[in-house]
Amino acid sequence: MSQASKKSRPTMHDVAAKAGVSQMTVSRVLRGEGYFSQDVKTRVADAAKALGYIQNRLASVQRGMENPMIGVVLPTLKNTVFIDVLAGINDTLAEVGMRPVFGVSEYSEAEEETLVRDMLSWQPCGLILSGIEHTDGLRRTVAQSGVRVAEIMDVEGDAISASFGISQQAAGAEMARHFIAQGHRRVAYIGSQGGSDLRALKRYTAFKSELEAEGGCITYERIANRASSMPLGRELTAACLSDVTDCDAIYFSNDDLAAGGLMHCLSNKVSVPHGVALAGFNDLPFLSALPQRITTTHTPRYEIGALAARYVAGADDVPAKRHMLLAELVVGDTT
Amino acid sequence: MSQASKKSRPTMHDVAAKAGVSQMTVSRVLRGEGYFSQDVKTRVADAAKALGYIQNRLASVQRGMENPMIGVVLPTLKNTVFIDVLAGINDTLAEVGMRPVFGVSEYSEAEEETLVRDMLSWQPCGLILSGIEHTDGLRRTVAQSGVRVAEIMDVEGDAISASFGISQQAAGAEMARHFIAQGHRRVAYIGSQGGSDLRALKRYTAFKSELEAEGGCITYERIANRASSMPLGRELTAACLSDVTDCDAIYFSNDDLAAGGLMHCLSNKVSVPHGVALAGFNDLPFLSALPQRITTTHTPRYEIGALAARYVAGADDVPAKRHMLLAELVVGDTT
DNA sequence: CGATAACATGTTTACGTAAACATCTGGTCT
DNA sequence: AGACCAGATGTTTACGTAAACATGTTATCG
Repeated sequence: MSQASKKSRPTMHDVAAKAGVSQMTVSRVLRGEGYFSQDVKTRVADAAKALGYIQNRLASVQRGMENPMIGVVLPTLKNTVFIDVLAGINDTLAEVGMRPVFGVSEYSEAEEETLVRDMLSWQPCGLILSGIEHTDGLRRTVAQSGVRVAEIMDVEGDAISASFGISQQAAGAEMARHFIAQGHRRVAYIGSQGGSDLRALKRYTAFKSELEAEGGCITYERIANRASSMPLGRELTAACLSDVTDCDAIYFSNDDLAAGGLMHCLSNKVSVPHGVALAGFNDLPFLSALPQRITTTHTPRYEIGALAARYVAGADDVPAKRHMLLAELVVGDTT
Repeated sequence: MSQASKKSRPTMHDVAAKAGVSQMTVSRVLRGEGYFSQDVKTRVADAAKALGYIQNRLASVQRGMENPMIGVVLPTLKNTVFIDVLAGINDTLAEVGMRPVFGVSEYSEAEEETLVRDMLSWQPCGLILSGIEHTDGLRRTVAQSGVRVAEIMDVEGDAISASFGISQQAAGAEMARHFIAQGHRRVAYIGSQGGSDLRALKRYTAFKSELEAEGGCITYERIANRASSMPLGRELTAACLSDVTDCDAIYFSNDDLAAGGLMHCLSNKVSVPHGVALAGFNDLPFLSALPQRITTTHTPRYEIGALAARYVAGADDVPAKRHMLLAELVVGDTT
């Protein structure tokens, strides 16, 4: 072990001693506060660099400064959507020198509450939560903590303070109208996550009621318990098409599943969309590389993350309110 | 604003007052240390719950406790590989009550150094860095800080203390031997990230020299500056196949690109692997949903993250050494 | 039966930083 | 010339927690 292993890291006092000034002077010089001679500034900077001084933020925050740290709770890392959201969050926070600490709830509200409590112990200045349904305990905890809270993805429901997302209901209903307009009446629905993905459920509910209102019907419904993936979509589509023979179209809860469905159709010479139309959700980038464009709804995932991050970071041009971003229908190839 | 917005969160003193004991008793009871009457335990627990007390870890860490926080620096979030690594890290840390704070370096060593310095200001008990090439400043900084450091993905080079990954060179060379065995001699290479992905470069270098040693040759080489993606792979493959007509096989720096290449071939009636063989890297799950299996190298990404996390979390059964995990060749469909 | 150990609690202090509150110059203004 | 203020620096203190060091009170043991 080197000599540094046991010795604690250099503090402002060490820097001060080396520079021949007081600790307070070091604190001020490093923060660029107050008036100092060029000589002192240089001595402090040199001493800090020579010792490899790194600020101890725990002490600063303890003393009352804001902690540039944001707790982020995502339901899963297995879905690209949340990765995009995370990228938006991270990029935006990085711009203002903040960092995310994060946790994965696996779509469990109880786990989310535990995670939030854990994160609050580091006194972060904000939290970003997924979805808008939370336990009462969590609501009480964050209310008391006084940190800024952003809820993302979903805006339909009772938000804590600011929510950033799209209207899941509008997206589902729009897809139903598109199906009807394309002449699809007999529709199958394929989902994943065993119904714990509340946003997919909201889309589906709105989709179904709009479809039925317009004269269509759901002829098949399958929500698998596994996590969403292309292979799962392929498998479920195979099962669906062998179970029901007269289905015009399949609405998948997301693009992974839909792309898997397309792969099944390609391999089994089922024409898309004439044999069966497929629609997903999210408009993931890899769709554009598939042999054929399928219908989907574009979701502004990165923007949702970025905007939520701006809010919790304290940007004053992002008010605490319901921010409903635009989710646009993307129509697939019809050849 | 509610009355809680200005008032600071309850402390151990508040809990102690409510329970009618001293702050120290609260500290001990909550940590389950020392002996206490059932009565006191109950009173403290009730008071803590009633006030919604949450521990202030900043104070604990400041006082000398270990901070259950790990700084994680990844080169990008645009590559699924790092998401899998992150999942392994997160799951493993969560098991022992630790959380990752993280940053993205965009493949820049300078940015990585900045990020590490920033993270160290929170006194984390460990760091997970990507790759094994780092600036001297970073090496000095982490050495002085005394935190545990794990380097992931890459094991070829001079590690700080513990490295977890696969042999990029062996993977590249193995693929070259596979190409030769399959009769492919004239090979194209398609990469991305403009050469800043040092691991891809190591694979390619080993691949090329092994290929040439066995009588093959590189007839085309294109490393695009953009981030890796299926659409990019499709585009580059189209360009490649229109530029060189006599190429037997294409080695892509990863599966996204290779899958994009496959999509190009499918859409343009180029038979795979007879017209041109395609090989990627990583064995991403979505490959199994494609119409055809392409050759790739399976990388234990999740395991790398999990093992590195175990190490930095302080597991004593993970020694500080070079951990070389197995990367297995996965042969694609030959039909 | 005095000593020792296990129980059950409290007091003081330190961690590293920054706000609040001093000083002490040397000009500037009236 | 006295007042006043910007420049340039230092001292004290508090943030919330837990280790170190008390101080009792009961059992327990030889």
